[in-house]
Amino acid sequence: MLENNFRNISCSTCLRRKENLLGGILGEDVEHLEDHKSCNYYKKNQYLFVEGSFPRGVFCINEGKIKIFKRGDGGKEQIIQIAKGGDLVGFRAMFTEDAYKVSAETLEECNICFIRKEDFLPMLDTNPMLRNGILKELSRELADRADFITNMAQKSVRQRLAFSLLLLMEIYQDEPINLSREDMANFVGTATETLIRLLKDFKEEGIIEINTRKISVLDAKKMLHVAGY
Amino acid sequence: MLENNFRNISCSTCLRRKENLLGGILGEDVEHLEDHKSCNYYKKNQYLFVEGSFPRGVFCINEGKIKIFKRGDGGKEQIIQIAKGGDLVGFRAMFTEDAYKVSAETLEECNICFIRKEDFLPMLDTNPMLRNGILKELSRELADRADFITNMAQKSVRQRLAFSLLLLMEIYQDEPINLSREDMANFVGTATETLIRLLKDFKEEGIIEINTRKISVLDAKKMLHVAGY
DNA sequence: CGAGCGATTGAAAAGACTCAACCACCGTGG
DNA sequence: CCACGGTGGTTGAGTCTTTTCAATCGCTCG
Repeated sequence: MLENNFRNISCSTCLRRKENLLGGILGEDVEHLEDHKSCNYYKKNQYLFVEGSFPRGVFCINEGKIKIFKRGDGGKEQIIQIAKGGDLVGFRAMFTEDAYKVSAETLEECNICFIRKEDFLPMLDTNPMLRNGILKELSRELADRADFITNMAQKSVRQRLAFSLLLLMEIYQDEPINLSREDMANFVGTATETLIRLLKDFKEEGIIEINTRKISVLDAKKMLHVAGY
Repeated sequence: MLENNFRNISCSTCLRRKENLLGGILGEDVEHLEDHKSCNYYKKNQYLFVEGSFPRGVFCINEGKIKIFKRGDGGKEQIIQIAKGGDLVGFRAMFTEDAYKVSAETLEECNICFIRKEDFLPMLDTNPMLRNGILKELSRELADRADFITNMAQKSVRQRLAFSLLLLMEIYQDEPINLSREDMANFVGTATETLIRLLKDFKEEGIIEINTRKISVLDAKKMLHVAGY
């Protein structure tokens, strides 16, 4: 349980920070960050923010995974992105001065730090590295979403599932992928039943291994081929 | 013909500029822009840039429309965005220091200015308004693409077409929408034949009017309803 | 141990795509 | 001026993927 291991994280020594967008922050800015951020423990299935509400700051995930999604007609979720430890979440809406257009919910236990808008935005003016990092990150995500759209429009569900599993493999690193069938279906953009049938196919083809809800990719090369690359 | 009206556009008096992201540029920066940009006339179906090549600067559309698209398997285009006069195009890839992930091609005659990377990027450091404008624009587009993805995943082709026509209506302002059936299909993410059949339905339902290839939306309210809003 | 939710399976229906043929408009060249 | 060729638009029919609905299973947590 993360809860037992919970402690206030120090920005100055935080390895997550050093590897992410905030890595460019130095000197007194780090101290300022350290003094003004807050750390929180989240249980599974807790919201960080909800579509329609207004952003008050940015979330820095220390440990755990969260889903970023949007609700379509009838409330069905479309998962746009899955964020993991080290990722910065929710900073886009801060720039538009607009309400969130997506929601964020924990997929498991998480430790997440929060930096208020008033503490974050001023750093942009004084810190070119942070600024450029964010421009780069936004641009990269924009390109990712162009891919996402193209896949959605042109690939079969089978191909999209293969592609999604490869993405999830990256996100879950060495660990087996651990998502509900429904979340996985909402990520791929299909019906839960269809997803289950296709997973079964992959299993029978020896591309993946399934343990209850946990999935491991056995043959990434074959998977890539199925995805159409 | 635009070609006959072609002239070198002056940044200092350019109304397009004043209304877009570059509107925040003032004083000597404008002069610098003026001295270093170039203006070009483009015929229909000319590329501005191609997926895989490296960006050398940013395009500022003065007049005309262009499509931003990506090729999927088999070369089929997925149109991600349609840009019009006043829009800035191709600046994302500049920040990632990476190759273009999409291509851009004129849909009609265009007058387009070009600003080299070396002239554009330094302005970011000296001009907070420009910088914030770009952050805002990137964030806004990111939100748009989340919508796009959700629509693609959850809506029927009929609903998506309705939604697309509303978007196109905005882009074409008062003028009738003037796109080839194929481009329109590649925007909606469907087969050309399916698109044609659905357009016919809309026509019979009195929602649109078709003149050869030009389409006018007659009943935007009904269209919105069909789109699922 | 029982309730309940998530996972799974089957069968039927619907939506969309593919393929093939045909049409219509337009510019070209004889 | 008209026949020709070509491209883009349209229609029809058949097929296939994917969804939907309904029912069942099975694990997990009080």
